[in-house]
Amino acid sequence: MANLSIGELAKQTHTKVETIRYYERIGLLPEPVRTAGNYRSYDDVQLGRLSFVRRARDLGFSLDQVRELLDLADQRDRSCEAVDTIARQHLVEVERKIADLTALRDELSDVIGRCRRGTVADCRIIETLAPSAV
Amino acid sequence: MANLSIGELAKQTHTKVETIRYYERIGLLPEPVRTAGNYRSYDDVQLGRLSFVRRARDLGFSLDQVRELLDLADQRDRSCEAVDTIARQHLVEVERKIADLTALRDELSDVIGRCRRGTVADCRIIETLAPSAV
DNA sequence: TATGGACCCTATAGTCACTACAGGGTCAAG
DNA sequence: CTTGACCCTGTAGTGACTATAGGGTCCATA
Repeated sequence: MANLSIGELAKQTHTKVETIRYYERIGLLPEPVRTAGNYRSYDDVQLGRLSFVRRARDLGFSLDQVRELLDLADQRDRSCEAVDTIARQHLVEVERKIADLTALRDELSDVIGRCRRGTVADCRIIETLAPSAV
Repeated sequence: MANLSIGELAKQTHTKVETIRYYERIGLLPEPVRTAGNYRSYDDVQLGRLSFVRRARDLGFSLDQVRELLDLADQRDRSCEAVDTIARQHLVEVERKIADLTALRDELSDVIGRCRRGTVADCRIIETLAPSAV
C-alpha cells in the first residue's frame, strides 16, 4: 500500500501535478481520498491507472481513446476487437509518418550536403514535402 | 495558373477553409488577391506552400518550426552557415522522431498480435502500457 | 515556540492549433 | 428573381494541458 501524495505520484509517473488534477477534473481519474489537511492521497491502483493513461497518451492515443481502453479493461469478458481496431488505426498512421519523415531526413541531409558545396540555390525542401500530386 | 477559390484550395490540400483563413491571420500564408466580390483567389504557388505546411504539420513540426522551414526554402540567398544550422537542427529532430515512431510501431504491432483472437482477459494491452515498474 | 520553505489547495486564465458558429454578402442555375 | 452553395468577418469553443494568483499545511530547525 503506497499512500502517495500528488507530488510523489507525479514523480513516479513523470506527470505534472497540474495534469493529475486536470485528469481528475475531467473524470479520467477517480477522486482520491483526502488527508486531514485536505491533501489528495493515492494508492497503487491509482498509480497503475495513471501509468496506463500516461503511456497510452505517449503512444498517441487521445484521452477519449484512453477512456475507451480503460472501460474495456474494466469489462474483462468483452472481446478485444475494439482495442485491436484502435491500435491498428494507429499502426497505419505511424507507418505512413515514418515513411514521410524518412523522405524529409534524406532531403535535409541533401540540403546540408549542398550547403557544404556552396550551392544553396536549389533547395528542394518544399518539393519534397509538397509534391504536385497532393 | 490555377486561380483557386478558398474552397477548392481546401479540397486539394485536405484542409478546412477555416484553417486556411487561420494560417493567413497568423501570417503563415500571405494574403491572397481578392476577386471583385471580395473572395480570396489563390495560385499554384500558394497551393504548394499550403501543401508543404500541411505535410510538415502532419509530421509533428510546430507552426513556428514550419515558419522556419519555409524561410529556409524562401531565402535561397542566405548564407550557407545559416541554412546549414537550421537544417541540421531539424535533421536531429527528424531522426529522433523516426526513432520514436519506430519504437511506437513495434509496440503497436505487439499489441495487435496479442489481441488477435483473444478476449480482454487474455489481452495484455493494459499490462503492456502500464508496467508495474514505472 | 516560531519561522521558513517545500509542498498542497482552489480557481481562473493562458497556450497551441485549430474548429464551429452567428450573421451576413456573392453568384450561377433554374 | 429566388434558391442554395459558397464566401466574408468576427468571436467563441475545443483538447490537452500549463501557468499564475492567492492562499493553506506540514515539519525540520533556531
